[in-house]
Amino acid sequence: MKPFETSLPMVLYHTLDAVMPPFRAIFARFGLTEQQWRVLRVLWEQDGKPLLALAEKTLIQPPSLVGVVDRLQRDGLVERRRSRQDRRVVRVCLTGGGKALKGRVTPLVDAAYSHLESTVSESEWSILLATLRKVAANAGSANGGFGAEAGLNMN
Amino acid sequence: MKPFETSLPMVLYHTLDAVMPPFRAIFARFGLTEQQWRVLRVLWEQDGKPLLALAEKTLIQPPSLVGVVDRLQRDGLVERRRSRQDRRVVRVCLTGGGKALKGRVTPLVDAAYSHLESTVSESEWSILLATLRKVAANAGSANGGFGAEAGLNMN
DNA sequence: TAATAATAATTAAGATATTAATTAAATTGA
DNA sequence: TCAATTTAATTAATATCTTAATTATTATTA
Repeated sequence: MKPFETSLPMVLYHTLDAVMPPFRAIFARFGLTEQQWRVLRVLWEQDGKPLLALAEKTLIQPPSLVGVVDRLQRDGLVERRRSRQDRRVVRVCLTGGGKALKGRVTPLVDAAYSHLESTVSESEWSILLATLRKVAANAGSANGGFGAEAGLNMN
Repeated sequence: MKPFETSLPMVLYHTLDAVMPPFRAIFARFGLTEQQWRVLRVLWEQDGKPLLALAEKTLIQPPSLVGVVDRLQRDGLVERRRSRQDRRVVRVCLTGGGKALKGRVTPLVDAAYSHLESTVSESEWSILLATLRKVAANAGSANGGFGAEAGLNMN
């Protein structure tokens, strides 16, 4: 039985638990959840994204994203628009209110992020991100042969 | 507006999304969720832990842990025992069935973890874990001054 | 000792995660 | 053309997360 608290998944969870609360406190000031902010954050860069594309960018799975968009719509920050080229596609578009939040939230989030970056040196930071991406890439592609063994679909 | 997909939180989420599915596939073979496994994993090392201590070790907040333990109890894998020294304390204890799972689940999880470790070199791996802990420690203690500003309780 | 404060566990309420199934629209191929 | 396959979005069911409030017990202190 391998170590537990020092395992990569637990350390990743622990890091997120330490890192996210300040950001969530900012989001909460504007009545936003973390996931709602992620959606807005992506739409502020490219408005009108199809829901599936939004799911990829935000790392929120489509079934969850449906609810997140529902509540953003309920709060008047986005609206759904059916694509006319492909009527299966729903594009998520910012409202005026949704656009207006950008300028108020972004400075606070950027400041919090700058502080987060300052927790380690620049080189440690860039190596950290690079190594994480390497782990994700190698774990995702191969899956250790456990994917097929466990009946995962890899189409 | 700082980069988004390459931000540390998003990279952490992305890494977990890439890393966890093979493990969850193993847990699912035994009718376990990831959180249920975490609880068992801790109890296999030290049985009868108080709920709060269990919450710390598993990184599952107490309100969530109550439900996780409820379902483990429903499935006959653990039971609750009130401490007699301090009747506020509930100790979570493995049943025979809960103990029996250890030998069947652990080898599969250890094998999957070994593969995960193989995604990067040993030195990259240890630097990765050390840097993550450093980020968590520094972000957790200072909170960038955003804690107080945002009304977080730091008692 | 009685009132107060602190602690462990739980409940409450809303939001999100996870996996499988479903619906509607578009695409493909015989 | 039309049945069979894909694809985008959604629904369904269960589990978990997040924050705040409650309950039951202990510990403190005036």
